[in-house]
Amino acid sequence: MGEKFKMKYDFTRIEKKWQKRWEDEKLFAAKTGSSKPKFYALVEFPYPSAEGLHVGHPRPYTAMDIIARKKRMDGYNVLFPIGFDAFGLPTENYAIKHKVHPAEVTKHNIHHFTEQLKMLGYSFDWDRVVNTTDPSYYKWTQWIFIQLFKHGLAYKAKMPVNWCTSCKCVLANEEVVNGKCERCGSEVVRREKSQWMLKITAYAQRLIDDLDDVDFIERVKTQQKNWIGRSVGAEVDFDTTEGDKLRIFTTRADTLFGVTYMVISPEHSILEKWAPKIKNLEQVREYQAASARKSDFERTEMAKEKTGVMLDGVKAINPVTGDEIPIFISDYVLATYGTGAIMAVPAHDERDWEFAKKFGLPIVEVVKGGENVQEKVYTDVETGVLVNSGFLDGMSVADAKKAIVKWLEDKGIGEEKVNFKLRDWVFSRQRYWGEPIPIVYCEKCGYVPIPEDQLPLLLPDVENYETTDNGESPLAAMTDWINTTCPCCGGAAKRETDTMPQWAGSSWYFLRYMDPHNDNVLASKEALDYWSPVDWYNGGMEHTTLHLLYSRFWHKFLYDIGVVPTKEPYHKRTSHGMILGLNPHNFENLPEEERESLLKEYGSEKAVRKYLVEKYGEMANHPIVKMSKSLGNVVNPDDVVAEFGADTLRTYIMFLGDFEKAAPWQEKAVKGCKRFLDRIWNLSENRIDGSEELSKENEVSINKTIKKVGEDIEEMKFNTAIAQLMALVNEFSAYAPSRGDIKALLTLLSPFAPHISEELWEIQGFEGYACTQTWPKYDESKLVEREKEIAIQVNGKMRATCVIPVDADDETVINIVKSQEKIARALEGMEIVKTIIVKNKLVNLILRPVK
RNA sequence: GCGGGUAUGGUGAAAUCGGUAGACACAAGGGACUUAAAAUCCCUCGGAGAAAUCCAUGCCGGUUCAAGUCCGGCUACCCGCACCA
Repeated sequence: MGEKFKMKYDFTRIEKKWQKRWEDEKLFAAKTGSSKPKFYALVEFPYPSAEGLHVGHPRPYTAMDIIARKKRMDGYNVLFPIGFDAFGLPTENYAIKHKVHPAEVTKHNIHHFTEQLKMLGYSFDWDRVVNTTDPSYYKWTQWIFIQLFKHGLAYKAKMPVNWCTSCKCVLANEEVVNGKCERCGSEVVRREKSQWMLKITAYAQRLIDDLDDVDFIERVKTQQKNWIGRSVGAEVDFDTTEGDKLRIFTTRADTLFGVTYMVISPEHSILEKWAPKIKNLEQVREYQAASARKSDFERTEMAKEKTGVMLDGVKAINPVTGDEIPIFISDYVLATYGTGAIMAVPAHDERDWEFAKKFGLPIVEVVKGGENVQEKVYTDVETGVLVNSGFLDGMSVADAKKAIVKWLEDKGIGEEKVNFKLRDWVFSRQRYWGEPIPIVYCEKCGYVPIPEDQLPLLLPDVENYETTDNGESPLAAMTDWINTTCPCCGGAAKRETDTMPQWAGSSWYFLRYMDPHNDNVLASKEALDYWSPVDWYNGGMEHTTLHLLYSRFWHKFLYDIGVVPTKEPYHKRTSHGMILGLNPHNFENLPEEERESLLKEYGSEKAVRKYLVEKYGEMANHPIVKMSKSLGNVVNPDDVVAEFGADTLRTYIMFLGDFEKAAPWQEKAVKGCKRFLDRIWNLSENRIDGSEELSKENEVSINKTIKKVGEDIEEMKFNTAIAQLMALVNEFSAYAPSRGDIKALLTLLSPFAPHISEELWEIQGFEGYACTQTWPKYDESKLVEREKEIAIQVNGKMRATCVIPVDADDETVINIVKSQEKIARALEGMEIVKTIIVKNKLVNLILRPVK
């Protein structure tokens, strides 16, 4: 005993040891119904890809792990679960390529992910893991779909949809990015298809309104609001020479007197009705066909130049002026927004103005305030005054809007109307690896949900997972599975062969965590009441208008039918920045040798940069880029853990920058965090005896650290929390820490670097675990030193510093200041006009020469 | 075009209320230990200057005793949406 010897900081052994202990002891199991206050911390569950964990994953996971661990230390009963969002295309594509069942691939990938997550020491409750592809899970996904169907929120409709030419599958609007498929980047075209739709639009208003009640970071709220895109306007009926009414939506009903033509979208249904009357039908048909052929991408590309065809044979009548006005079809009017038809006011709408200029249509000014409307469109709604508008003349735009709506309503030809950009959610996918939609089609009864006691509707085995070229799911080839009987009339019926999109399972998974093994309900009322809502949910910005919006919608529906107790699923939502990599093709990042040799070859840095751009493209100009396989700059967490340990990886990934911002992974900088942990190891690898009180020398620093680290965790300022811990450890080299000092340090360190903290905790012989300690309270009176260095300014410029007793009175401070040599010199021949004293911080003397 | 954000050393970044700009790290340079290397420890480290001092938080103005921080006007870059009537 008492013999001291050096033990290496063997992180590999230590980390395995403590991971096993935590799991064996079920230290992080959440207890439903505990009398402690509850705290539900959530991270977005991963898609278990074949590649395994990416360094992007540990950033949000470590952050929430730190928060979960801190909350436990604050006395909360914490639920911090994990699971796998395992349906989806990559697995299916892998299965096709390697001829294995997607379920096998999934099982394998989940196993790999689980090992990797455990290797990082996260305090997940491993008894609550969910897997969206597990029939006992997707049973409830299907159950929710049936409830949506029963409430009229799931319906089948033939409509133009986004069709990915490579995935051979429809996409939701949210999955189309710049006219390309969000997943594979291939071209997206329009196709008419009969699809299952979810009526998210029914919740548009509430999805906006209820954002007021939640604590989401502002950019998430604004992004969702913009996506839902509420606008208030009016719908107006225009009479036509054919007798049919043409209904339009406008936000500028005040400009009705300025309407000189109308435009309807090429897909507008009234065209079929009018076809016999249209003299230039051939031309119209041609235009319709041309715009159907265009992909979304082309359509936006073409936006520069307006196109269209005037209908020959049908005209509309302006309801206020009585003028006959022409009707055009043009693809600048979208079939899916408003009524698919507009009134055109070229004087006061940019698009209408461009169109009118191109087709030589009259431009009539009805709002005064801009320049000549023949030369320039005038769209200002703040300052304009109505003219040429009969009873509206002289009114402001705002007043005129109200007056015209009242007039329309009195006449019965229009009314106020709110419109949203949000569209209903296209919910079917022509793919194998998804939840089967639990619906059968019967000639007699129509679409009928399968009885709930027959759930889950299992995904059958098929021979071929590939989608057919005519756009049908692989399930369509399973005749024995497709043919079934109608649950309603018992007659012959056919099963739905499309499956649900990736977003289905993730729309409610956080509820299942509350009660993951329940066979009777998706989660018990007791569990839902106890754990709802999620207190803190962190995830990527890329899910703001996808998963986050979808799951809010489902949750609101479940609230309406009495399944869940809260209107909103998540109380707080935060978001992390991406981990980027260094671009190996950028000049600054070239290996020194290569840079030298290129410099020799090309003469100047400028020339080398030019060469790099020619060779690798424009991207070579960016030193920091997204990690990608093709650039070879992907960092694998396994390698980092093997070389430095999980605690170092965790510490570094939290230290590398502002959590909300994108940050580059810098291989070399990882070492700094390893050194920090090494230093702590060296300080306490041997038992320190003595009292468990803080030492006098270190108590101020430690109290400051308790305060700073605690507050920083709450605000997700992990980088400065770690910096503070580093500073504390640096101070320990001036005053060797006491037993109590080390105890405090290990407690504060444990959320960040839990394994080393436990090992040293054990070596020191403290009771229990570091991670089950109560988070220490700081002593307000011990936050300040007895003396303080303050700044001395003369005429607002920094001139010197001096040390004063803390809270010294003004006179004492001034005397000390004046006694400084430098200040005394500055005072010669000068008089003090004014003295500004900021307590314990600074003194500013305003001087002027003595006359 | 609309909406949101960012700009600070060679690099990643700090800086509650306006109050000593660059904490904490990385890299670099120097030194100690070592036969040597690694590791570790110590010192220097925004720029100019011998020093006094001056200049420095994207640019131009303003407010103030004092501005990275507040106000007005720009510029560049990033993200989201984009013919939404």
